Amino acid sequence: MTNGDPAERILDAADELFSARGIAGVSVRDVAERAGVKKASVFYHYKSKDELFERVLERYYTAHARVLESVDSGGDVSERLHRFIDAYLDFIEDHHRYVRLVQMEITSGSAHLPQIARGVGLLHERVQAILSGLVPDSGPLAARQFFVSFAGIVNNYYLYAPALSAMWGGADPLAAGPRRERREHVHWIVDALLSRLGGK
Amino acid sequence: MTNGDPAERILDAADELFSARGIAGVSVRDVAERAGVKKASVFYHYKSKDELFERVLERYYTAHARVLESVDSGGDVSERLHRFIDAYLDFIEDHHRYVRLVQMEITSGSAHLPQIARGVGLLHERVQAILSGLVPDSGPLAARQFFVSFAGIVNNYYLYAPALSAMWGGADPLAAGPRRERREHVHWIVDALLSRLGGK
DNA sequence: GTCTATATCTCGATAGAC
DNA sequence: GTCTATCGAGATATAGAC
Repeated sequence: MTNGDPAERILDAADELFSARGIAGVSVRDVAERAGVKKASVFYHYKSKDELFERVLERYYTAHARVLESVDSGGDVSERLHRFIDAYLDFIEDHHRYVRLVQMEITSGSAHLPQIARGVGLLHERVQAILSGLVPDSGPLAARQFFVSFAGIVNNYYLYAPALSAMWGGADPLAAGPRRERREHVHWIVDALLSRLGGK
Repeated sequence: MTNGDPAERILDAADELFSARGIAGVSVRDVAERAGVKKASVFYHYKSKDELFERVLERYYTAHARVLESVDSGGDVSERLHRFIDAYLDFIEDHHRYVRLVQMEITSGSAHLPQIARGVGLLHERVQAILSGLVPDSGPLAARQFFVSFAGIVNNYYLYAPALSAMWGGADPLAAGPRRERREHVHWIVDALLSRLGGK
């Protein structure tokens, strides 16, 4: 971690550490060490630990929004939903740490919750738009219920990975093979749900 | 928080604070204040912050195991699965904080992961036992995949609650009405999956 | 068992030399 | 822009009176 623009290196280091141990579990000194600079340099580039964290979040938010925009929105409900979920899976496979970061901040009652809720809200709107013709506006089959379920099914695999690895005899759930298997499982579930909803 | 055995009060205070802000986000002073004792008394009853946390986890683990044992295991796959999920939902409605605590520690790469994996393992074994006759031993439809999915569907609602509240116009997702609705949704999904698996 | 007082450390953040 | 040095606050943990 000694190549490239120092400000960028610090951001990368903060990203890795925050998403591994949470904001409260990481000191600015830790970040500096990993970035290969001294602590005071971190404060030169980012005026506080808090701002540093916000910049980490912001970078993810931008990447996330860009991916969502690029998803083709043609076809029937099933095609759109599968494509949307594939795009999201692609995104988190490229950005493992994003899911952990967001989950950790939501779970720990972060002060940055409004900023985080923007990202969650983007996904929710998409799911709502895709399912709008197929499900009621309220009640147990409303789009928002399915949104939470899809998010749980997809995210939980990545969040539980450290615990699953121990349970599955040490195999890495994040290796290419298991990840592909998980993706198939998710699509199978989506088909099962759409089928019962009468969408296809 | 000034009634009962002091050691118990300290444990309760630690439970509430750790599960709300994470272990690193809480100081022993915070715990002492909430328990209505002085900081040194916390160290008298528990020799370190770390031991205090382990005792909090242990108490949940015991309660969790007791609930799992009490679930009736008769009937067909569908009955058993619905009953199992209801029992788990009952448990986390009574122990909201447990889910947050476990998730936070898994996500943040806790040093206590082995202890936590025990609780996850208990659930996994149950799901595996219930589904064993209905799904293959490996691949995208293996029981372990469904275990992760069920866990995600159920847990995620409680974990995302703070962010959902903001998105749903301020309504509390943990109030009795929304919780009942969520439970219906979960059972609907279980039926959809069993139906496609050919279980009923 | 609970307290006050304190030792020791590490934190976030700043000052100022280079 | 990056460093050394340091500040003041707050952290974990302990000593010892009561």
